[in-house]
Amino acid sequence: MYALLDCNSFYCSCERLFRPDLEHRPVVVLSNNDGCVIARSDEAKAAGIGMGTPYFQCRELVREKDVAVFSSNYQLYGDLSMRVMDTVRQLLGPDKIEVYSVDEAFLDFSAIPPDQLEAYARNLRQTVEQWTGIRVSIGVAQTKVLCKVANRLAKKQKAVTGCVMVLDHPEKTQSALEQTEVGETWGVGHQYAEKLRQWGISTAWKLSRMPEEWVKKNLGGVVGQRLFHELNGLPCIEMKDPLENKKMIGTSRMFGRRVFELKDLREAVASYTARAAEKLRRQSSAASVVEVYLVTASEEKFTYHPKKYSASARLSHPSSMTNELIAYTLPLVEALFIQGPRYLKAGVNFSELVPENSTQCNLFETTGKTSGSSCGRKENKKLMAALDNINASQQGEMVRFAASGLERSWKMRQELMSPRYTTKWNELFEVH
DNA sequence: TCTGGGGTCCTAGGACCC
DNA sequence: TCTGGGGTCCTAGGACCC
Repeated sequence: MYALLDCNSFYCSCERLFRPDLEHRPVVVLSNNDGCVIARSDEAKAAGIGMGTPYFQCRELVREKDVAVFSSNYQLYGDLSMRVMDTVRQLLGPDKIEVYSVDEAFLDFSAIPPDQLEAYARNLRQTVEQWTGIRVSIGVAQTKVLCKVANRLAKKQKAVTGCVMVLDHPEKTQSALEQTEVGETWGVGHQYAEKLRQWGISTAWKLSRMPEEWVKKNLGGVVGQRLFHELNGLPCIEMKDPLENKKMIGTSRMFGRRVFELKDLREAVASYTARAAEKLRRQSSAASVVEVYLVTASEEKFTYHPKKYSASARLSHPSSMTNELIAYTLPLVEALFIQGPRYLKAGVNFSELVPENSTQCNLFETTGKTSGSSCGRKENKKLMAALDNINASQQGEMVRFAASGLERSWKMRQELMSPRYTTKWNELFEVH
């Protein structure tokens, strides 16, 4: 058996943790640039604020219902997420947890006796709340997809379930699937949901009763087939190895104001390159290919039709050094840039990642941009390590490349940010 | 005026090979 | 009129997730 542990309205719960006065007030958290609503407390949902609604569209409602609004504070959420995951690790064992996202983890419950599943899950839920202050819901079932179903209902019917649902009998599973709209099923997005509804398949239960071949043919081949088996209690999606590295690493941002100039784009791309390179080094990878893309606003008025332009380059040897990577990404921005359109966003992607220590130097290349022996890269590596160290301990871009600019007026807006209570000395929670 | 960021996996189709 | 069969590799793009 598996379990899915999911924090309730995670970002809102984090904001409330240090603001008990918000306990019964509606709370929402906005995306970067204070663009859309990406997290809502139950009260905010009840007030009619939809997921993903642009902030400017619900300002009225926010005022009317006295909603507390926050910019996203990822340092705070990241730190509290770690506390939750560590708690679970401590109770269940380090190899029994797969952290799936900042607020979710799949748990391996195979060692727990069938008659104790429910009690175990309830105890776990209770302990996490007690130790971290974060409320979680737990769904237990034979497969990951069924855990998702269980978890969703556990949360939706809090009063009845106490945030825990165990699907350990076929009748329970059937009933849960019947209560799950097909579009709410994990793995069924907008497109498939629409298609399925046209066929009269309205619930997860109906989908699970279709012929396997039909599902395979109409729901993306093997992906659909897997979903079908999972719905029928046959596990196809295993626990993932936590040590697995990412295959692609990127950084992108919408701009905080109107951008037309090459100078701003260069600075932004240099910044994103630096940020993505940091992520590369954190998992000890080096990139073989870099891609830069720019997104422009469309010419058509009143509609939102962004257009993406991208260009890529292969490195002479895989690298994770910020200065080397910037030397590839900046020429790409320059090649892509055209005078005229307004730019909304830029991004950098690194792919074909290889382990950092296995990278080969290019035999025909001179010793590189910095002085020194053996590819001239040892010093460079030390420099990057020092840079990462300083920036990690200071929680920000304390030291950065000049190419990323000084003024940086294109940076995103975050006007409603709460203090980083748990990770910054000068923003600690104070008791008077 | 104002719409996020970071990923994964899979398929189709073209180019190329013998 | 009639034009093979089997395979690999790569890329672009679709669909999904939180």
